[in-house]
Amino acid sequence: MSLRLGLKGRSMALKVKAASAASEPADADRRGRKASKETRRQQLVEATIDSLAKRGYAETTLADVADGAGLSRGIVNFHFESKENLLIATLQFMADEYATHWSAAYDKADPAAASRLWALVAADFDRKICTKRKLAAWCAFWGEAKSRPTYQALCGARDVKYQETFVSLCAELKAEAGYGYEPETMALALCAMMEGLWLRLMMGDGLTREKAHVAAIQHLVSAFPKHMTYEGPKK
Amino acid sequence: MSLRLGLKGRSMALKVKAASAASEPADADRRGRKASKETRRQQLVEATIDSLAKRGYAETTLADVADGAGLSRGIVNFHFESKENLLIATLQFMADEYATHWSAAYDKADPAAASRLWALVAADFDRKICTKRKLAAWCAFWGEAKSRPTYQALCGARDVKYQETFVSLCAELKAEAGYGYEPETMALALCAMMEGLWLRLMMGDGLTREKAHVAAIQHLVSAFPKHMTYEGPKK
DNA sequence: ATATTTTGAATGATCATTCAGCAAGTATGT
DNA sequence: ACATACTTGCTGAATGATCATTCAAAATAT
Repeated sequence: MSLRLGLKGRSMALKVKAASAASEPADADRRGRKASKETRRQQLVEATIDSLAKRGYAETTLADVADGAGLSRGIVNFHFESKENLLIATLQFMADEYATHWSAAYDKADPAAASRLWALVAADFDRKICTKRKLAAWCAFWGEAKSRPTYQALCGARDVKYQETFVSLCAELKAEAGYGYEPETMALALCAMMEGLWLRLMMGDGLTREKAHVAAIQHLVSAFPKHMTYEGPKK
Repeated sequence: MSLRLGLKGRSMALKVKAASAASEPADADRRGRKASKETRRQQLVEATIDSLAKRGYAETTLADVADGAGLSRGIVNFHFESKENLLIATLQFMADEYATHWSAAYDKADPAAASRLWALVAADFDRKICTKRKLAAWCAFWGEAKSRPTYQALCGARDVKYQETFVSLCAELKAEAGYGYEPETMALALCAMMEGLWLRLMMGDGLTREKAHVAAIQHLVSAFPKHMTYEGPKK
């Protein structure tokens, strides 16, 4: 089976490298033959996000990811066992990054509920998170999530804690000022609006991060008039 | 070229038919050999929506669509030239259906701006439009839209008129009652929220159409307190 | 020397597309 | 009526392209 004598493999070791990788001149390793397993995995995950953003989920191939990372064809199956694993690791990475980001914003904010709510909304439109590149990648996963329990679980896990936090904050504000809504409903509307704004940001049009953020703020102001102004939380 | 003399084709005309088609005893045509071209195209579009909903964009194959329609493998390329065309026709169909639906709701509503706005929001959560099946299909296209100008154009065309309508209505309400927002921003927030609610409906969880609709209504009430109540538009 | 990482050609699976032929319908002639 | 040719919708096996995956050999590190 599959007689396969070298005799050929020889030849071209031309190292036409230099190809793409229009980024990182490296932190330390990156380029060299050795690069800690974790570093290489991270590099491949980043290339995957690029590919998802540029070509979409359906058109993302391992060859494209490998090229994007400036590495060879077999590399993904060496570091991640399969394409599926690579995609899961990519989604996992984005979910972790997102969770870390909003938690930090929450912790750093003034502990008043109004301030925290304001901070969470601002975090969603932060340049670190809210990049066309990353929004496109999120959207690619959303598109497949319905038919893939694994994706759904990862996207869902992101939401559960996040939305619970919103519900608590809305409940606090309601207790403070006696607004006439259900906290769950209000939190749902808020979170849904931010996701919808992300979707539209991704779609292109003329929408900018700033305009989207203003729309979200306007919602805060109209929903919590006793706590919010266009310039920030009251008090 | 392709020298290709019969000599072989002969043989097996066994007609193992009877296979699938576990459905429609037919309205009139459907099953029979004849069925107006338009009917058959429609049937294939429906099967495509099913497949998108069940297996996602990336896993939707022509074989799956053909099986779903209870027809043979080559059928799609006969009626639509290519897979791409089938998908475009499917998106086109959904976009048309959506536009027709909300326009009708708009026209039928009481001409007061508040009533029309209420009607448009209600239309988005109507059982005719807001099905898990269709939401999943929309979402599948959204996921690919960033990298496909054609899809983007079709999704975008849907939005332009729709959002302009919202802007006008918001402007009217502002003129009537002197709310302190920009109509464009408010319309954006509203439309984005409804899309976000669709996204979440599709994702499953415990969210129901009714709960989503209530969340949207709550937004209307808090944004237009002088015009809206939880039960409907005032006046 | 041994172990680890990387390469890239070969393999095999999946799938869109093609197309020769079949069958149902229609038109025309007798 | 029946036979004939012609049109059109449909079928399903064959074709070829794309791509994930494998793995022997090569490069590099320890």
